[in-house]
Amino acid sequence: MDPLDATSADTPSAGRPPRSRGATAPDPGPDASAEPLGKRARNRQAVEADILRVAREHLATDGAAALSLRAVARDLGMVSSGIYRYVESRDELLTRLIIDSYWSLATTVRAAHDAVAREDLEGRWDALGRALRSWALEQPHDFALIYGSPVPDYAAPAERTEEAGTAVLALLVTLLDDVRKAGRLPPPEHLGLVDARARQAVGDLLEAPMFTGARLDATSLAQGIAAWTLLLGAVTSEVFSQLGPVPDGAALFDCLLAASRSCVISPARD
Amino acid sequence: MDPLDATSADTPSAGRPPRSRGATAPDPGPDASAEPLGKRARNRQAVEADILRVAREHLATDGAAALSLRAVARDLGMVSSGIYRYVESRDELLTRLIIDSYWSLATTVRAAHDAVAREDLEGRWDALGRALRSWALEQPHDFALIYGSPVPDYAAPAERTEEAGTAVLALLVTLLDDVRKAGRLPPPEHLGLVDARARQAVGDLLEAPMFTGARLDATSLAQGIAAWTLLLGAVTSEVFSQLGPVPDGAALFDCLLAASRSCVISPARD
DNA sequence: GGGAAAATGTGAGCAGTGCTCTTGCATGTG
DNA sequence: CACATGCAAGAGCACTGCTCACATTTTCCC
Repeated sequence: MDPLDATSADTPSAGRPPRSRGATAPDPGPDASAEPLGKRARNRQAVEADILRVAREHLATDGAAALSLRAVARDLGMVSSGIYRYVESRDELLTRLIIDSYWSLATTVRAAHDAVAREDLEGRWDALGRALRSWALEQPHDFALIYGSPVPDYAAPAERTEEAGTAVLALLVTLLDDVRKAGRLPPPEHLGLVDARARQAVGDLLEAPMFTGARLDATSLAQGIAAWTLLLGAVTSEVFSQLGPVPDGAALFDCLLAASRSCVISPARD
Repeated sequence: MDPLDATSADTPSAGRPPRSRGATAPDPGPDASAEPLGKRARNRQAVEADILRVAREHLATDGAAALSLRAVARDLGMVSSGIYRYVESRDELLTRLIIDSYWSLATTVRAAHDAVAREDLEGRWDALGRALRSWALEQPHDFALIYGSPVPDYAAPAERTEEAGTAVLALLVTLLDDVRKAGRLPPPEHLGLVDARARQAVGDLLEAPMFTGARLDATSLAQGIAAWTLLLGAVTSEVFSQLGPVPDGAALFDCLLAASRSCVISPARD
């Protein structure tokens, strides 16, 4: 902070994680760098993977806020301070877990979506929604991590989470565009949308790289956002049990899934 | 733990909050007990109110997870252990804050709703939605407290939060019933709902006390839940900025509000 | 009024947390 | 082989929730 602070001159970052070249690849498989990286780098990678693994276990059992670096270190048989050689801070660990969760969700949803025939628009939407729900119910803490209230005093660095976070939205956009191609987008009146207001809402969001290739107009996007919001709201409400005790969660989700579907796909004519 | 431990024999619960008769009235005004309660009770009420006030301030600035009993005590000029005379635990304080927030939301929304003419169904829905949104945006931490991810290792005692938590839902039910009376509930096909599935989803939820007086069927209730889920999802997504940077949040909310409205109110015929 | 009982204030203390820093050892690399 | 580097270890700081023993005050009842 103080530019005249002399004490920090010779210790730029005393003993902080050196971020060696054995970098933490985001997720999509180990990077095929055939570089025979030495024992040291190899060990570092292994330890970092272990930390992430144990942290995920703790996350699954105790939740995000109860995540303790000391506990992770203990489980790994290292001294509490030792873990700071590998993880800069608790927030850093959280960030990595968040990115991990985003990827996990995106790949799960994508797999379910891609298993459906391309022409079956409703089927694709339902697969997407159901995959989202079951993923969230299976690992509620991961879901809470990315779609729950943000951890206080911690803001996920957007530049690191953005790619993973928009992956599932990108999938949604392609589906939406296919619906448009099939001429089955519901008329704006269906949701009572006003075109001018929709244009104002999304602004030049349509210029985002996610939409290159898609020819959606503002109203269609607004419909898509409504459908997604309803879907996510349904899952959120079930995972966090915001509605109190519900007789049959699966059936209720079916209803909400149908409702969200009707926001973006109008019934086939035949 | 040790049943033979003699030291704990004479101190069953040494110095725990005695929950004296100067009880913590939920919210709706101070109970008009003209009892001239002595200095002690008066002081206790004042201190409890102070604690809640300061806790709300901390909540607003630092969030729920950062809420610290010690810090609250410090701000009140009392010794850290002293606060346990008034609050049983951190969880207890959280519970009180949650109930408080529920009531705050419910009264705010109700006021906005009641300011609209009874026949103006769309206006009532919009007022309800807009009040929810502005309340949430003004006090995001309170919103997160009740509609965000649950605080870990803490489960709100349902029997204490239920009344406050369902207050706004009850308001929604009365509106829904008025829509039914006006014959303006959208047909189930509008949302692609299947009646049998809806009945399965809500089960005998319609027997709940909330619905006494209302003559809603399962499908209508499912429509209402869809609308509410969309509305809550819209607010959640904006407060937690789940969609990334949005050009015009208010306009987008307008669109989603319209969409949710179309789930429960079909356009007037005239 | 006086004394017992209940309610309250005080400070020490325990176990846990995130995080920093210094020290010394082992190891990989030039 | 020698040196610089990575790493483990442990002490330490400031903070947390919470408990307990003890002193003080207020209230209630006889």
